[in-house]
Amino acid sequence: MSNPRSPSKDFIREIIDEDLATGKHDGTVTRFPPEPNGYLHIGHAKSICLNFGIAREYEGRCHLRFDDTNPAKEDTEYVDSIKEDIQWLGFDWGDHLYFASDYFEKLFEWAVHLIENGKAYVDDQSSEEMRAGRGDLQNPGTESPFRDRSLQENLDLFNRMKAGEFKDGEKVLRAKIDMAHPNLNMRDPVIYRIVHTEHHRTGDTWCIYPMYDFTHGQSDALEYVTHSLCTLEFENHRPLYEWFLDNLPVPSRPRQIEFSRLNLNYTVMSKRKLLQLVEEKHVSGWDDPRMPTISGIRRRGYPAESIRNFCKTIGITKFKSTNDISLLESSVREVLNADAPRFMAVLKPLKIVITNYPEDQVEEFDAVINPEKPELGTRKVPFSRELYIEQDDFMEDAPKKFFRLAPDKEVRFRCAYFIRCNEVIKDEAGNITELHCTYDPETRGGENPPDGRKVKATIHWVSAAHALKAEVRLYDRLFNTENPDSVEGSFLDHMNPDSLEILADARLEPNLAAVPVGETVQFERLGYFCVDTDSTQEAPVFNRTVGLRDSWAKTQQKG
RNA sequence: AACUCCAUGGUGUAACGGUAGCACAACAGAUUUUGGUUCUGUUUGUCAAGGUUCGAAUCCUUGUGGAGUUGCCA
Repeated sequence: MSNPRSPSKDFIREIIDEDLATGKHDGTVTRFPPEPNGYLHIGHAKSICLNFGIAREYEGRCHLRFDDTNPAKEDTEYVDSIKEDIQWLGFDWGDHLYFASDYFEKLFEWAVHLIENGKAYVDDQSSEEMRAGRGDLQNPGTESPFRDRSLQENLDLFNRMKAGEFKDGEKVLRAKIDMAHPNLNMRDPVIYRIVHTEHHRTGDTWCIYPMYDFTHGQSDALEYVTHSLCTLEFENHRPLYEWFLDNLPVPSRPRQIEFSRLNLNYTVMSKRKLLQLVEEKHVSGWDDPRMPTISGIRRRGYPAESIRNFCKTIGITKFKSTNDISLLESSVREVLNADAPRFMAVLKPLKIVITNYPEDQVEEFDAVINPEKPELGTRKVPFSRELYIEQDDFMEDAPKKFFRLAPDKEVRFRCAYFIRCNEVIKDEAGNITELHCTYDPETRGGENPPDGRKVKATIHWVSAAHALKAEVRLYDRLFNTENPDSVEGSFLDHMNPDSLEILADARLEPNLAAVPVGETVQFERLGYFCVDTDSTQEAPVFNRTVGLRDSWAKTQQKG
């Protein structure tokens, strides 16, 4: 019972629906075409979710094709990381792994085809001369003095280019289109250049390499891609994409459709800037948990599902928008709230002594693993005379709205007892060193006492003797300006100096020892945290994935 | 003042000539053994001006604003 026009399909899916309805295509083939010259970031995730998502929905297929036409920049290291990232996101190209370099032979033939049809020529001009001859946005270009070489001479020269007789930059092959075309891409674009550099797959077989424009559409056609989805900046290339399909004996007719790339506030997304952050050591690497790379996001503890949901939420349009990072974080919290097991952890410990609790006694309390999933049951948490609580959960001079522990005030220790603070112990300098408290045995398990007494807060705690010591890394946005891309001066001047805070003395509930690397859990009342790759059994390291929504912090800020 | 594209609350995104809806954010309240979650409510919008039409966010015209493009990068 499918609605002929189910609500809120994006414009690309509407085009596909129509192509299927009119019989233009009887199946749908998309492709994700990264250049293996860097790590994937969340912007790529949008494209991956679109292309692989469409293939899944339409029961078609999505090819993974590496656009490896520039040997100077590319490396197999990146091929591997890109594959890993796509799989982590939950997508699969099946048998359809391709490389543009697989088509070098065919593309060469097609270049010869153009020459033979008088539609391409070898140009001896330098790149400076070519630039001068191209004209500009207001003025038409001028034709190259080599534009009207004979067919034979062009063929001969092109073959000698291939044979390695010329140095880099000495000659190029150009399509012969129109030097006065209003679209600069159509002013006799270069389609082959000489590059004497080893290619990561073809080695030194070639010393001439096709340009992106001469590769992409033809590769799509060779793979019978029906819809070639790319970002807006290729809009001006579409006429050229189509010109090659029109002028070459290609086996199919793909259609290029452009959509808007993903932008997030408070972050940079360009490969160049990301690379700079890594190379100048502003971050620890491509997988630094503050990076918008897929590997960074993964290490940070964002679930793949939340990235997929986020991409669904932001939609596909041609409007150049900037999304709120809070929307991403909300997707992350939504998934984690449902899935993450709860534990207690104290980030900044303050010692508590329960003076009326027997010295050697230890009790184990049952604590719910996840209130969203009661079927998961409970875990045991040890309680004893000496405990740690969060420094932020105690105030000596508490304002009225502060519900947590304060002198002569009572709170619930989660799943344990009502605890009253009786005495604040300080050192000579006046710093609070510990709190002396008493517990109410009638509130075992955290139950309300028979006298009907209520408390306004429940706080988390960890038994001092049983606690695991750990390092916890708190992350914040890398930039403190909304749009670090369009800022006067360098984007680096707007980095957030507090984007990483390391807490070396956190104390964890002992159950946390069993959490494997990469898994994200909730530290109750604090946020979601995952075990970092740096973590060892002896020295656990947790990353804060994202904090919980904190309405107390807001109240505090308002004063 | 070239060519191409874009314009809906604070941020995104729907509405395909017929009630401007949803999410995030913000604010208020209820629930709560997480100041979490959940629930309820509130605030805020069709870039402008004309035209077509019974009726326009939607179609037409003009204007305004923004983006991309002058690589032998992709």
